[in-house]
Amino acid sequence: MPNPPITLDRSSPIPLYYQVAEQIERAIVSGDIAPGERIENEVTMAAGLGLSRPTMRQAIQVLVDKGMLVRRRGVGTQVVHGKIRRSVELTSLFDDLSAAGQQPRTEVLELVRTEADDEVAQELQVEQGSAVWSLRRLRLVADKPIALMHNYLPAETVALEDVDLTTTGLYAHLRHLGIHMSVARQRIGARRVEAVEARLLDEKRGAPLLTMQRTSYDNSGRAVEYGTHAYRPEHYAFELTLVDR
Amino acid sequence: MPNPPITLDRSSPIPLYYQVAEQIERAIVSGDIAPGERIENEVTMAAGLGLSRPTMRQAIQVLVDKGMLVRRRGVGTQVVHGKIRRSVELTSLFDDLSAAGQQPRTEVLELVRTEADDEVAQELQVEQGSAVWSLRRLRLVADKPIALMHNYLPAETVALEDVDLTTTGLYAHLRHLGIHMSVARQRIGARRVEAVEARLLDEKRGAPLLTMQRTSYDNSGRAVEYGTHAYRPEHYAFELTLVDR
DNA sequence: TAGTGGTCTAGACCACAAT
DNA sequence: TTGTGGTCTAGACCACTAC
Repeated sequence: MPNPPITLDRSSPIPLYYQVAEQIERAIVSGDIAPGERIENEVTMAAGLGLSRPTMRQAIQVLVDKGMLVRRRGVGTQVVHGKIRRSVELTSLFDDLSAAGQQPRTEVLELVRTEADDEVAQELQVEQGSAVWSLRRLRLVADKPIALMHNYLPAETVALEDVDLTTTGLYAHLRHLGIHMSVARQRIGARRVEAVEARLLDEKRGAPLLTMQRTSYDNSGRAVEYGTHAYRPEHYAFELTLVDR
Repeated sequence: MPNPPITLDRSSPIPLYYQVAEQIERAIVSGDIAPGERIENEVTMAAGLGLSRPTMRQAIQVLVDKGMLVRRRGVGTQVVHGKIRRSVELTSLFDDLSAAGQQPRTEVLELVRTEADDEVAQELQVEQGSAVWSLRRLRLVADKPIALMHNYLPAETVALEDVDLTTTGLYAHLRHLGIHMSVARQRIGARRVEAVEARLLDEKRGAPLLTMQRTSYDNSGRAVEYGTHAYRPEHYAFELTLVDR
């Protein structure tokens, strides 16, 4: 019955359940709790920490949602085997790479105000022909191109005039504008590279590309970004964790 | 303040929060609650249904996790815009396609007991050289091949001798054996088709393929399946919904 | 039978947004 | 100031698993 020493700071603005979840996660990642091992039961842990059981459950739920713990009624809560991989999250590629310790570089190929065509209007839930930004960027890591990104944003909602998008990620800029992304719907596929892309991405004719289309919604449910992106599969893949609900 | 009529059956074994979530979801999908519209606040809804607030919150949380609702403190809970797509879930391709109304067909190309090599042993957390099933299948829809699937399963844990995998999905069989999948970790990429694959999948030389590697874990945290799959991108793509946590 | 997680109640106080 | 969701308490009863 392993029980990592957990400390609580009740004066902190960080929720108690989150403090607990973080410390259990650290114990799992560091190996203090081995894969397959059972952790203490909810009631005992709650009592030991001076927490109510619902709060303790909420802490554990965080890690269940991350795919690190599994619960079985009548049995207990165990650590899932296998290495924990960083999963796809609601961030931009720039943030993704930065977090992975890489140093991404960005070339802005195009940034223009244009009119929404049928597809874009549909995805962004705006009138066809209304003003949208069209943003094309090339993402490089260690001077190797890895992705070609094309984003559309409603010009009404988002100001992109005075931003240096070579140093700032798009999502970081949106956060700066007070726009908080809550939901994204993605479609991941593959296709052959086109001639123009091949030149930009330093790929050969007919090479396979990994593609991703995404529409993102802010915390009021409005669509704020639609993008179609292409990745070099030798240099990028999507990792995800699915959890049974 | 739209409020779909919700009925509760307290004698049902289905949890109350789930009954509520289902009925709100139906109201959203059917359009009774429009995208962007706010639903009633938690406290009022709970009172109206004779539920406690935590139970009402749990119901709403289900739909937030599905990316259908967004909550904002001080504001309320709103319906997310855009069409709701069926997302990648913890099921097999067979189940996926069946649910989508298709009628998948399966050809078993190979089913043999063999020894785990380095990679497979690593993924399944078994000793190198221990007995594993190697299962190769071709999935077809409307007589068109759409995916080539190669799975490995620990022979100790899983009985595959007397199954007709042409009519039963792998995951369906595992459920039948009392194995409940809880977590899966996936990696999605792309590459060129190989010669043998091209013949089986009816693709041209050098065509792009969408690839997926997956390790699945049951509710005790053990790895029970490792698979490397290849999909024809013209006929299949992965859809997913991400939610900010 | 004992121990575990799953569900549910009936409140409380707080932080944040809109007015 | 008012209304909203976010967090937290201190219990209760039940369903399932393992022994």
